[in-house]
Amino acid sequence: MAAREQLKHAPCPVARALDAVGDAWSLLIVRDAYDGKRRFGEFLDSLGIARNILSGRLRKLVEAGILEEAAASDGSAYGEYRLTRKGMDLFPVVVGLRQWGEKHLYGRQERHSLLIDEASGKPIPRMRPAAADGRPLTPANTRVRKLPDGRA
Amino acid sequence: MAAREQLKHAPCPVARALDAVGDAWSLLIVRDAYDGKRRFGEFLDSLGIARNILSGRLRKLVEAGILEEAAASDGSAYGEYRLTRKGMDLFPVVVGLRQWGEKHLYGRQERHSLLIDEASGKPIPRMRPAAADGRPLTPANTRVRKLPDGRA
DNA sequence: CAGTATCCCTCAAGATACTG
DNA sequence: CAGTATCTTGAGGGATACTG
Repeated sequence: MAAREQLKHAPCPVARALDAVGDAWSLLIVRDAYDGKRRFGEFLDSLGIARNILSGRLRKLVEAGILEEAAASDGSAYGEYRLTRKGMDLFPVVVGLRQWGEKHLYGRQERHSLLIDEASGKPIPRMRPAAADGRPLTPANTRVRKLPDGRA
Repeated sequence: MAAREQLKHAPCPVARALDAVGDAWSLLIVRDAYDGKRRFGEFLDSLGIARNILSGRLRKLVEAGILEEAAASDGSAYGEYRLTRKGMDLFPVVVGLRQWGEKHLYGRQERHSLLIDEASGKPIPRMRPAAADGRPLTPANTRVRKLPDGRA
């Protein structure tokens, strides 16, 4: 894990972010948390993940400050996992994945779940990087400015 | 890999997207491609990844339609890997990861690379999910509408 | 119900050597 | 230079049994 180990301290925020949440389960747990899920069993049922793996992922997400453990809101003897601000801030990433998936990963007559704006009841618009004046930003009109010393 | 295998056919686009690009290396390769890298050796040097792993990831990305192989633009005997439209469309995801990383993964005096709008020379604004009327959308005011038959 | 503890298997990952 | 081929290690992942 030589190369992967460097990610944690990379000068590129994309690399550091992927070190933290660059696996499928973590972001699916976060997705479920957006959907209101907070209990171990809820994640277990929803994801079909093995218990020990879920346990490890939850711990890792708590250590990363993406989830936090809190006393149960209902009468349960057990706690629950809640999103922190840091976890909430992953929302654009999950929305980006969702919209990319919607566009490219489904057949013509294949149905998929939809993210709905509760105020309007309608699917949310496509999210695109844009300049302050509204110009769409793409890989073609943007550029990574590297650090004085280092790499991308 | 029972659960992971279901992701490919999940009704949730987030799950399908993560099945395709839910690992660190794939998105880092895409990031490098945005940065203009196209050759095997360029990715190899940039990522510090093992050759066999890079080889496998490139093949997987080509099979997924995210990259495509093309004749070299310079005189090289070897081909190069270029982003497809589908690969370009991952830009919002990478930007989302970048901006989350910038905000949460660096210490106060720690420097990181920046994504610059070439037209203005300035860092690009934070990308946020928004309704058609501009209202910010968050997990709190959105909701996943499930399929008639199925799960989230 | 929410985990922990085991066992087992596969694949990711790295290192290195080799080939067109 | 761009891969392929091996080999080894370790982590990811699943199934199941167990415990407070």
